[in-house]
Amino acid sequence: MADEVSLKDVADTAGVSLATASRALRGLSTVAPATRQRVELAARRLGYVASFNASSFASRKTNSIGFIVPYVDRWFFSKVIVNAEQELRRYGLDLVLYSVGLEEEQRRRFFTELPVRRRVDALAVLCLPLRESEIAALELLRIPVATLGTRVGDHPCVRIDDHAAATTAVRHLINLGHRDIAIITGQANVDLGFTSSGDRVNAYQDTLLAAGIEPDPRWRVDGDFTAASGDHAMSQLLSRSPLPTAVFAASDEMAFGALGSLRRHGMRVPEDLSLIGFDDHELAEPLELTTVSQPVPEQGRLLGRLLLEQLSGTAGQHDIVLPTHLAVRRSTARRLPS
Amino acid sequence: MADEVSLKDVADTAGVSLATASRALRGLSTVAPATRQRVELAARRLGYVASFNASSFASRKTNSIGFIVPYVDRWFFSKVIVNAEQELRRYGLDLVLYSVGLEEEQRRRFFTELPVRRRVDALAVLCLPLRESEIAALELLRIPVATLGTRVGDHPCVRIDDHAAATTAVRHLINLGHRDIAIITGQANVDLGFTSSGDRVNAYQDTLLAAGIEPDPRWRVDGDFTAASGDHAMSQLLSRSPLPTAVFAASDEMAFGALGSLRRHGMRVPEDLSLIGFDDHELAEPLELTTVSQPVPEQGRLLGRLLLEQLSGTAGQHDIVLPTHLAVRRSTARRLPS
DNA sequence: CTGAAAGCGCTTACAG
DNA sequence: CTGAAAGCGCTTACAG
Repeated sequence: MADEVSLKDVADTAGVSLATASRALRGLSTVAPATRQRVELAARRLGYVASFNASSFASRKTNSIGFIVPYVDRWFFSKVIVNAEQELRRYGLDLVLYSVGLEEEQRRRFFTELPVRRRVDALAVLCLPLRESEIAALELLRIPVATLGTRVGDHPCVRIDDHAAATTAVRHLINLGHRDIAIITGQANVDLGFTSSGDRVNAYQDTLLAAGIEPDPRWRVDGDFTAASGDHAMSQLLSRSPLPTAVFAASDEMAFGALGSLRRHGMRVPEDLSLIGFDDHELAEPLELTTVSQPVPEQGRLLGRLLLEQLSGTAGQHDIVLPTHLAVRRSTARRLPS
Repeated sequence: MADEVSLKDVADTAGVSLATASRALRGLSTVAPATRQRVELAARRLGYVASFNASSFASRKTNSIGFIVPYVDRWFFSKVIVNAEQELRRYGLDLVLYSVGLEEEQRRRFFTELPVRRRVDALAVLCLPLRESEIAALELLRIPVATLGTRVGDHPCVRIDDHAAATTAVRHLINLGHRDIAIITGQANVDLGFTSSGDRVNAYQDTLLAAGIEPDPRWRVDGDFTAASGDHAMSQLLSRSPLPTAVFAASDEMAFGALGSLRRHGMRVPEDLSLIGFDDHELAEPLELTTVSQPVPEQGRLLGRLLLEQLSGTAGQHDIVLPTHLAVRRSTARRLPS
C-alpha cells in the first residue's frame, strides 16, 4: 500500500501541521472549530484512514482487549463474546481471543509465556477460576482485568448467583411434588473447575436437604455441558432403578441431549419425567424446556463496559450480580400420585 | 509498562546489535547458530516478548486477518471462526471480526468507510454474496481475499455443493415413498441473500420435478435459519390442508424449532411426519434428526489455510468443494400406505 | 554472518 | 489554539 494517503497529505492539504491534523481528526478539544473543519474536509476528500498500527504504536496503546475463554463455539460463550465485542468496538477497541480451555498444556503455556503481554490493554477472563500462580502471572501484566462468572482476586466481575438460581430450579421441582430428583451436573470437566457448575450442584443438595430429602448419590451423573454428555447421562439414569421422577440438568444443552435419550427410551416429558434446564438457550422455548433464564447478552455488554470503565479510569461498581428467573414451560409437571 | 524489557536489552545482554538480535529471535537463517543461541538465552533470561505493535508497524504488516461475517453467535459461523482462528494463530496472525449482517446501514458503512483498511493483511468473507459495488470496494484494498460458501469474483473459496447436498436430502424423502414434501427455507433473509439458501430451494424444486412431482407453493414456508423461525414455519404448515408427509428444513436449527412445533401439535416424528435437516448440528444426533452432514470445522481450517497460502504467495487450489453426506437417523421413515 | 542507520506513520510533551 | 521536534520499538535495505 505504498499509495496510502498519510496524515501528512491531509495536513498539507488543509494547510496545517501534522500535530494539528492529528488532534483535529481525533476530536481533541484544543483545535479551533474552523481548523477542525478544514482538516476533516481534507481527510474526507483524500479518503484518509489512519494506520491502526502506527497510531497504536505511537500512543503506546494496543487498542485491543484480550479475552481468555474456555470455549468460543459454545452457546453461552459465543453470546457473551459477540455482545462484549460490540460494546468495545464503539470505542475503537478490538477483541482478541485466547482459547485456553481444552488442554492443560495450552493453559500452562498461556500463563507462562503470556502472549497477551504487550499485546492488549486489558484482559477479560471468562468463567475460568484461576489458580494462585495464574493470578500472580496476570498481575505481572499490570493491566486492567475484569471477569465473568467467577471472581478473580478483587477484579471487577459480572455474574449471576448460580446457587440461588439453581435453588429456584430445584425448588420448582419440589413444589410440583417431586422428591426423587436427579441431577446432571457439569462437573465432568473438573480440570476447568467452573465454579458455576459446583454452585449448581451444591444448591441442588442444599435445597433437597432443606426440604427433608436425602440426596441419593446414584441420582447424580456428571456431564460436561455438551448435549452428548447430557444424552449419555440421562441414559445412565434411566438404567437405574428406581427411576427419578424429575431431573435437573445444569445446562440447557445437556437437557437437550437428555431429551433425546428420553425419547429413545420411550419416556414422555413431562408425563413420565419432568426435566428442567439452566440458561434459557434459544432452543429452550421451541423445545418447551422449563429452565432458569439468565441474561447472557447483558452479561457480555456489562463485561465490555467494566473493561472500558477501567481503561478510562471511571471504574464503578465492582461485583455486578444479575438477576435470573424461572421460565416455566411444558417439560415440568406435577408429580403423579403413584 | 515503562519497565518492559526491550529488544535493545536483549541485544546488549547477548553482546550483539539490535539487527542481529531481531533476526535471531525471528528465526531468520542468516544468523550463526552460536549467535542465535546467545540471543535466545538472553531473551529467555530477561523474559523478553516483542511488542506486537512495534514489530507490526516496523514491518508494515498488521499480522491480522479480517473476517466479514453475517453472524458470529450462530452455530455454523462460530464453528468456522474458531477453526479458522486456530489455523491462523499458529502463524502469529490475529483474527479480527466484523459483523455486517444485521442491518443494511451497517453493511453500507462497512463497504464505504472500509474500517479494515490499513488494519488487516487479508480478508475472509463468510457466506455473503457481495454486490458489484462491494466487490469493487474490496479490490481497492489490494489485499488477499478468500471466501466461504459463496464465490466472490475469482477469489479462492471453500464451500460445499449446496444444490447437490439438498438434492440428497429430498431424494432421501422421495425414496422413502414421500411425494407430499414441504420445505422450510432460509429465504426470509432476502437482504443477506445467502446463496446456500437459494441453492437448497432450487434443489428441492428440481428434485421434485425430476421425480414427476409438481412443487406445491403452499408447502414452501420461508424461515431465517433460526429455531424460532423453524417453529413458526412448521406451525404454518400444520395449519394447512392437506398436510405434507415430509418436511425438508434448510438448516438443523430450523428443524429443531419445527420439532418443537410438531410436539406441541401432538404430531409424532417420524410416524406422522418425516423431518430432515441440513448441517449436522451437534444436537442433531441426540435429537435423532436425519440431516445432510457438512464438514464445518474443516471448512474453517481450510479457509484459514487459503488465506495463509495467499499471504505466503503459495496459493494452490482455488475453489475447494468439500463433500457432504446423508446422516440417516430416526426422524425420517417410509411413508405409510394411507 | 553482522552492524550502523534510516525509517515505518503516527502521537505527545514542550514551547509559544 | 498551533507547530517543530522527539520518539514510540522494532525491521530492513545497505554495506561490509
